[in-house]
Amino acid sequence: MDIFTKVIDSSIAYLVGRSSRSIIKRLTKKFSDAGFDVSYEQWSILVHLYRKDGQTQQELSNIAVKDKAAITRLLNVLEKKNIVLRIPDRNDKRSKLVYLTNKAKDFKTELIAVVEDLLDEAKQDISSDEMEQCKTTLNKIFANFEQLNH
Amino acid sequence: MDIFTKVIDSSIAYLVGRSSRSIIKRLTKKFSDAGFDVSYEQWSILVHLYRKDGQTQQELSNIAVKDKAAITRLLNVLEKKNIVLRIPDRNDKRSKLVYLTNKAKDFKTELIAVVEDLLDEAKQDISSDEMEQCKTTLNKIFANFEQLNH
DNA sequence: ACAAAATAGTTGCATCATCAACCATTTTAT
DNA sequence: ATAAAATGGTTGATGATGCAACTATTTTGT
Repeated sequence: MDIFTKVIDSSIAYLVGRSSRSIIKRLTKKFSDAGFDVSYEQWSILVHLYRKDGQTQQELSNIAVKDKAAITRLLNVLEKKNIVLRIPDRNDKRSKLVYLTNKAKDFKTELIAVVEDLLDEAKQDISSDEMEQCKTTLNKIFANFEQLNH
Repeated sequence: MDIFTKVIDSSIAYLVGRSSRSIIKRLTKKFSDAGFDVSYEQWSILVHLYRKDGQTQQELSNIAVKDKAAITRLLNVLEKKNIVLRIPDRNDKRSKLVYLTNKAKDFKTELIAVVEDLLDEAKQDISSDEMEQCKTTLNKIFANFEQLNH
């Protein structure tokens, strides 16, 4: 195997990167087609709030693996769209708790359905075992770099 | 498995995305530590030129799986840094051929070494077979969405 | 031969990401 | 008790992305 095959075509970095971009592109289109004015990035915050409403921005930053500045700005957009609201935490004046609006709760089921549909699309031609194995490996890769990134 | 586990933690979209970001973050740091003023995105163009010098922007766009506008702008940066140059194609006046400068050729080996090092870091705790299997699955996922994205 | 369609590249617009500096508040260590 | 360190959030600077509109050139179809 020549060096370029090694660092490009068969490089895990390259393959993960382009898969990620193709997934994002597809989900963006599916949200848009379904009539939702929600980007992939906005969804990536929203879903954590659907799971547990009223988290701090710091918690969202950790769980979504995004810079806290990125969270601030995504929330600015979501707040402007009336999808979330920020309430100061009474117990810690530094913190703000982020809550979903009723509007956001209303389309929760539909939004999740779009994502489930995307996940089905991803599975074509891939057995359940194979997919699980791939996820396991991706988790290891993430863990490896997560450690090195700190 | 509850719905959130399904669409977040164990979702291939989520796992691929966060692995991708952790890889990019790590490579960015490694380039910087090694004294190279080259971003991950710039590298992703550069490496294709190291493999084959003198490609058109359109070819780079296809192979790097990036929008041609993104290529234009990355090349603007690389040209300003004196890493590449654009020469009009004599045979097709619409096209430009992109070439590496001597400066770029000078650090080719070192730059590739950094990436090889990153790929070694990724492998920790993962057998060779397991990694190959993961790549195969990622290729299938990419193929699935590539088809849907067109 | 020539009008219509396709292609290559650039630009404007809107989004998003990271890093570092900064402010306010809380925790800690002595 | 209080000074120093840590934490939560915002902002500015810089770099990157995708889409659509545009110009210039080439290819295609009749």
